[in-house]
Amino acid sequence: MKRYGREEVIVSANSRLTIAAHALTWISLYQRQGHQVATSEQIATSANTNPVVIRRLLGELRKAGLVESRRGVGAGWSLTRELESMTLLDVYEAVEPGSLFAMHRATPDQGCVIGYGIQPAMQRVYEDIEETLRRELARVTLEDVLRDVLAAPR
Amino acid sequence: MKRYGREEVIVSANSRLTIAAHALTWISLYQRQGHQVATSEQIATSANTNPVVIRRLLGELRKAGLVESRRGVGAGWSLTRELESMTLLDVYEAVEPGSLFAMHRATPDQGCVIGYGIQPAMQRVYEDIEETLRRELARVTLEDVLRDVLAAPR
DNA sequence: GCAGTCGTAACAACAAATGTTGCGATCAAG
DNA sequence: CTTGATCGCAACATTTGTTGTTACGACTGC
Repeated sequence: MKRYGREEVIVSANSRLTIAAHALTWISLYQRQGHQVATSEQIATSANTNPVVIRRLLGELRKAGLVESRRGVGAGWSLTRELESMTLLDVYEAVEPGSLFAMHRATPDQGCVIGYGIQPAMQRVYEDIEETLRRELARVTLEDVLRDVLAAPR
Repeated sequence: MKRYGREEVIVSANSRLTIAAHALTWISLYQRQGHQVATSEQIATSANTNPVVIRRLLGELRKAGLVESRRGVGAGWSLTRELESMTLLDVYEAVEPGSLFAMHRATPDQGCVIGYGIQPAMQRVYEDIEETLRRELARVTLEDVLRDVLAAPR
């Protein structure tokens, strides 16, 4: 008799896009309440993570021109433009480095018909899919996200 | 003066879908050449990986009903149906466990408006995107992939 | 100067994907 | 009914990426 089973719970995948959207909407809401800048400390408390994680992410968003930071006393982060003009695609491209799918780790056998042709074939499929993904992400603005967040039932 | 830089090359993302497509097209081509079954050893050689990796993947495809295996001498793998009737979505669902994006690792501050509403808001966005991804994957059959593979210029 | 906050390096903790070894189970062939 | 080929699967190693944490210098308003 064999003994299998072994339930597994998946916990991975990355939450960068989620956390980045969290940070941006948080900053925006805070600014709408009359504040100038938000600190990584405050955002980290809301997102239940470490301030350095937030600074790292916001640093990438700054490279993409979505936020800016001030240093010194009264330092912190602010948006460079309205949430309406930021899409999830902007955020995604700022914080997600690679592509969704990968090719073989080691080059497949180039002497084999399949090994030779599989990568270009899959590459084309993957490019199409990522293009579609980008189009979908571009359809959602951060303002949409904030509206949705505020609409959550209490 | 600060010293930064630190180029990084991304090498991750998973290749399961790629390897699974490789295996399926390989088996099909081999069967079209008159063979009954393909061994994990042969497929692993073509994909330049370890036979156990192939057996693991094919095991998941078998659960999904796409392939079957025989044991004993003259054992190996064969397709249960034509490549035309298998889509990349079938393969994707068989070998990719989780979802594309993740929520926060730790529950965000439920006392904060953003912390409270962000997860349902993002959840909805992510579900839409994955639905679109599935639609795209469903449009490509393994027969399409094989045709593309064979069309690669030598 | 001082205090508060960013910028960034360095490292620890954790998890997932992949690779590898080992061995029992299975079964066709002889 | 033994033999050899191959799968099934557990166990563990390796590599890589993500997230969390500590530390400390840089910056700047007061």
